[in-house]
Amino acid sequence: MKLKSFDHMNCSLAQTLDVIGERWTLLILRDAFFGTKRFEQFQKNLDIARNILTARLNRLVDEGILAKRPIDGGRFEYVLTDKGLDLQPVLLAMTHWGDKYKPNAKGKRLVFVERATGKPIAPMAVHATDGRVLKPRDIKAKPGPGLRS
Amino acid sequence: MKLKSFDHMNCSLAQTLDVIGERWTLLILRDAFFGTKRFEQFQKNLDIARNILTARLNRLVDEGILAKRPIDGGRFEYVLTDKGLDLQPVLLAMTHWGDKYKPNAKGKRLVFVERATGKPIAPMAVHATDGRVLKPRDIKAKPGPGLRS
DNA sequence: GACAACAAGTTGCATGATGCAACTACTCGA
DNA sequence: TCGAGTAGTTGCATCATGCAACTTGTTGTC
Repeated sequence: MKLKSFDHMNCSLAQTLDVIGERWTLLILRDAFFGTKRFEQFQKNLDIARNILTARLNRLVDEGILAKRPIDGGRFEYVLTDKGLDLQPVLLAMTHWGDKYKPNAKGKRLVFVERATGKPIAPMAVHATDGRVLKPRDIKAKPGPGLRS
Repeated sequence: MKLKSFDHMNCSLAQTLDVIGERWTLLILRDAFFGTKRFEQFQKNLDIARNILTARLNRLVDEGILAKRPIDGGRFEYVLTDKGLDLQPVLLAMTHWGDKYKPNAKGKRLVFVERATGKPIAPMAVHATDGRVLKPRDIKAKPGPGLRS
């Protein structure tokens, strides 16, 4: 029986999951952020099944998250688009949660820093528009115009 | 054949995905943030298969993300723990990406506001420690002490 | 032109995940 | 005792995942 799609849900989270929720997708995107571009390199770094990698890359290209560019010799490279780059907060939020709750005994596995200053970035958090960090109990959800349909 | 686990990967993103990457998990957590607590309510709101809901709730309880509390009449409620609340940046980052790239023609489906002021929260973004918003090209990953193993 | 290596898939199949509908067991109120 | 509500459990069908082998195209060397 078919997987139940989330596509019908009028929910931005569900819409996002429909695109990036398949197994391996976020790990492929992680590697794309690290600079991986070639099919074979993704396959080796991740130790992923070739048919699954093909399917995921095609889906990401179809969704405009990666661009598939031909290079010499009938080869291709897969490069993040702006739409793909905008997933960075998602990846970093998950990474920071994993750092805190699934830590390595020796410390952080990766430190993300600002190129210009070398200083670590701030932990991913929810902010007020004036920059203050907000806690979950400080936040509430209100229906927007897009909720009525 | 067995799914390939991500648990062996020395990567915080992979560790997080191993916990919350299964189908429906983030949607269950979304509803928990909205105040859903009871099995039957999750089941109806999400239209999820009962066996899958059971399995996901049990996993979330095992991971300490939800707490299962008995209430009167042999019933239970499932409540977010601090560990679960700390997933809010993940959910909001995905929601904001969905708002931008999978928009509803009528506008945002939900608006998240600060309780005290009623003002919308800032879009989820990566920040420097001084509060400046950083772009992906401003950020780089460096190996941390936990990467050697 | 033949061959080998590399790259990027594709194919057929086995196994586990998902989802359905029906079912079970417990609690409570009438 | 019965019915409704709650929280699962069960058996099964279908699809997702993953494996290993395979195909096709390109390039460089001989």
